[in-house]
Amino acid sequence: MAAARVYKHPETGDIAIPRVMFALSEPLRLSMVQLLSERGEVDSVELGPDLPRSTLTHHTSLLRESGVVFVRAEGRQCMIQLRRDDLETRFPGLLDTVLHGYQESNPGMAEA
Amino acid sequence: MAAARVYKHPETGDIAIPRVMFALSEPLRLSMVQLLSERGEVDSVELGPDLPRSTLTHHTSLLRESGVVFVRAEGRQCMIQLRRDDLETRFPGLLDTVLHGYQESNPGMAEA
DNA sequence: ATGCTTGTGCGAGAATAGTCGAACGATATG
DNA sequence: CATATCGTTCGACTATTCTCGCACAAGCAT
Repeated sequence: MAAARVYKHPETGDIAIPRVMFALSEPLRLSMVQLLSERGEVDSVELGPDLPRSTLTHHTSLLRESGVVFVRAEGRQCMIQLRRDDLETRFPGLLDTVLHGYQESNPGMAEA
Repeated sequence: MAAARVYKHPETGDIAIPRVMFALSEPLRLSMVQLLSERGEVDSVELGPDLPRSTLTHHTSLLRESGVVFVRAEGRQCMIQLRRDDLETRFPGLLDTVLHGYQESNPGMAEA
């Protein structure tokens, strides 16, 4: 058995504001986060069905390295989820405020 | 009387999350905002006494254009203040959360 | 094992952002 | 008016980020 894909994540205490802010400063990533917030854990592809895979990996990696999302391998796909609790612990209210504020200007963006 | 320097600011309703997030993703600008939060209105130079003026203008302009600060000419200097109320109206709690979270990792940074 | 699918790493190119010196316009002071 | 001081603009350079094609490795099915 070979070691499956393993992803490095920052410790909760190491999640830094500037990194998080930067991660959430891109509309594309912001949309991803918003979708994650609505759906819970999703297949990475759902975050950008039309994007080239290498571009998708780029953004999911950035979100992961900044501490915003948790990534795990599931077979050959990878599943992504928000680190809600960790973010809430570290920066209470931040995520909700940002998502609420963004949603306001992007109504009806990721509807089921 | 020539028209004094006039600065363009986005309307409160036009302040957008991605821009704000980006503005606050730079440690330097974050520090400026933190200092503004403590001091109220300050001379622009106080935001970066050691920086080249053109660099200072660059960052204050970015903060202004993103809707984070309000700038007004005062003689030949310029005075900067946080758009606290506007930001609170638009994204309630955001500023406090961010500053609190940043302060935590940068204790004792702009002490009087 | 062969073939298919999926994510990742690498590299190149384009776009964006940061830094800073120099020249300029505007304002205050002598 | 002459001069000094301030902020702005411009241009150049560097650094970072974004995008994406391509090759590769890992997982699943036949």
